[in-house]
Amino acid sequence: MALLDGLNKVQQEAAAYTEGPSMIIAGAGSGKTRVLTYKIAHLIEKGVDPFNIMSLTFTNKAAKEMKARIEEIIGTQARSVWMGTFHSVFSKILRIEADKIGYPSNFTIYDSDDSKSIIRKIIKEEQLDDKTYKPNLVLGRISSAKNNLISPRDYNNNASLLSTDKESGKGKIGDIYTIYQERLKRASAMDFDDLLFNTNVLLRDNADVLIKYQRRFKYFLVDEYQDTNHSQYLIVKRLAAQSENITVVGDDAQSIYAFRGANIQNILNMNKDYTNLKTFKLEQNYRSTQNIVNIANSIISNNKKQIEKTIWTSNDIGEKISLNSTLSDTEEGSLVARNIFSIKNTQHANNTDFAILYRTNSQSRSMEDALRKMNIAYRIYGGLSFYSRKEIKDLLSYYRLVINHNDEEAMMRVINYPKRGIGSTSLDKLRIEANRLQMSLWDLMTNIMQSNILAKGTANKIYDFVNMIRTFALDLKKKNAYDLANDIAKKTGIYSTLYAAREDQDGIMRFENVEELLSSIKEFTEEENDEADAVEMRTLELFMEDIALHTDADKNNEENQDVVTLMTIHASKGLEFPYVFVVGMEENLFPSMMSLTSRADIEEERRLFYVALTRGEKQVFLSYAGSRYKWGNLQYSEPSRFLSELDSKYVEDNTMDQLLSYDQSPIVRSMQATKNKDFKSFVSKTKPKSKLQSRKQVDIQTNNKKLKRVEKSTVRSGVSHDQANSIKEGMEVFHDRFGRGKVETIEGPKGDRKAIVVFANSGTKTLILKFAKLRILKQ
DNA sequence: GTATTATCTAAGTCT
DNA sequence: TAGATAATAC
Repeated sequence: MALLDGLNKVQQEAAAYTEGPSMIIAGAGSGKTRVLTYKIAHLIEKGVDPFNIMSLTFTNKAAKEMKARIEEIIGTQARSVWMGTFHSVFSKILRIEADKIGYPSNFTIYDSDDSKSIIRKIIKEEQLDDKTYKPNLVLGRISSAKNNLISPRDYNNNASLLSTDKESGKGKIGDIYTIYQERLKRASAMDFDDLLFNTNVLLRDNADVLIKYQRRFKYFLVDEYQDTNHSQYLIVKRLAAQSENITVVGDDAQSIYAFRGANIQNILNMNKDYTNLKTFKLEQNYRSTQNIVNIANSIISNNKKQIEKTIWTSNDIGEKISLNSTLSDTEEGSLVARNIFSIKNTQHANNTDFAILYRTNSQSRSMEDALRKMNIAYRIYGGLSFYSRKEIKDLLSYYRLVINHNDEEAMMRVINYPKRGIGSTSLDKLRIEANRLQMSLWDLMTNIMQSNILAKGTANKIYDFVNMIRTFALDLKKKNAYDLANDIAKKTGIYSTLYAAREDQDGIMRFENVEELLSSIKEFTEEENDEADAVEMRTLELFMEDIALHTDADKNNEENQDVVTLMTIHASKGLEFPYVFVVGMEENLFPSMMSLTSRADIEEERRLFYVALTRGEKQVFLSYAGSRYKWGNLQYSEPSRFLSELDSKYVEDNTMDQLLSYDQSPIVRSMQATKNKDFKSFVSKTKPKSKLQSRKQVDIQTNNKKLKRVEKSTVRSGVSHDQANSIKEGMEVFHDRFGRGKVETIEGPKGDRKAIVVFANSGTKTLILKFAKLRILKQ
């Protein structure tokens, strides 16, 4: 048992329980990865062949890290364990067994952009209104059908689905689904959901294949089980039916992927599926301070449905949760950056000790700007990823087309890029003909010279293109990934086109991106093969398989750079940081506007907030902004309802001081004077839980309301826009309270411009010009 | 068939 | 605001 010595009692029991089904309910920070790691190591030490173990994780990075840790414990045999995400592990199996489900093994994996583009085309072809049939919405319907293993035929036979669609005026979704699936098939492509759907089909319809993998895999471990969907659930259930050696690990409180079909019932129903299920609860949190654990508990207790458990910690009490407010998103950014800067100095912390977490990717912008101004290095995970840039997609599309000629999305992207004189008129003709003959564009094009759809000249150009792609394909098995990739970049003319277009900053960047892609392929080519892959040359096909399911979260911080982490809360799941900033704590943003209509959605948002809080080890900072830019428009916002759920015992509320520091107008000051009056009238309308809590809460809310009132009235009676707009950088100005100062910079759109003013005696202040009655002293 | 200009719409989270 | 698409001119 020496191996498991480093674990606490429950952890040990969970790790040592190897035979039969078990479920580990693991609270945030309770060491579940540790338990999983040691359980696998323990299995192998016990004599189980690593070849017989399948471990499914949420990200490929998690799998990689776990593998490395097991290797540290028991050596290189760990490499033979099959580890990865559902999507990556089963796409591997699908390639091996492709012929059983009527696919070629070189099928392409379509990402959501590809899927969306097909849906758009279908909507257009079917002459449906794209305002009624929004691609995202249609795709969401199709995706959830697939995750529940409903085929197009099932869909069109399902009265309840059809009537739901009809009632919402979208009766054609079933038809779109049918056509969509035909197009994917014709392109030899699968979308993300197909990888799971088709695995189910494979295992359901081919008893021999099912038995083969049941014999191969004797032990199954599934991490983040609360985030599996029905399709994933069934795959595991089928494969584990023979051995029943299945371990699932999860935390219902951290279920945040219902929107993509995750079904919390999977975890709640485990004991129905496996009557001899053994359940372990990891309740001790090793990650966070008492304050953080307590506040997280207080938040999650607002949710109705939960598995009973008590998360506790023996760590220090720690700092209180810091609650902050600013007038705008820009200022929120600089507040965060300033805080990071000062903690770095006072606590001798590194950049890597900090994470800034937000609800939506678009919020990264203001944080980025602020960090850059303060010269703090950062790295954004997610968002517009490298692989979704145009120039990268173009080149990758060539690779895709060379590997799978039927890949129509790739084909349409590159057939006339660089320009070959094959325009949209010809392509439309080809597409219509291909649809009529139910054949792929490629098949039609290979016969182009025999048909008379196109003029001779155009046909010739297409013939040349087809030949070029064929020539590249001859090298797929002969050349390594880099050599072929490089060949394609050069011979197609992409490389030279981008080289020639380095006129501006954007052009230079595009060229550099392509170079970066090529060098990453080079790196890939030189890496060692994973044990689970056959020992063979690192080909372009392997590279493309690798990146199809590779997400930003999988990217390692290879150079071990000292950077602040910026990511969505979703992406932060499973991670931890000493200092965590959760920004944009505003109604309609977090919780998201889309979630407000249903209780279940709000509860998911709340779990998301729980996840955010529990990422913190030492201290958590929450902030909200009174206004924020959305699509280039300024929008005003209210503090998030979640803030009113915080138990004030654990909160240090800075919002009052912060709001008052912006009092540039007499009206705000008069507001201060009448504070108590307003406060009382507000309190009488609320039924506080506890005095302390309500007090803080009321402060936040009344402040915000007053602020809005003030803004409205000042806009009307205060400085006119003309006058506010006449203030320019470099001017000397006078402020009633701050005195004399010089305008450093001016930013923001007309009507909402802000000035950073350096005052002689009051320091540097950011002022909203339409409120701040600045007098111009010197032009 | 291609270049230029006007107009639209998007960002909710992810494999 | 910015990128994508449609409309228009060449």
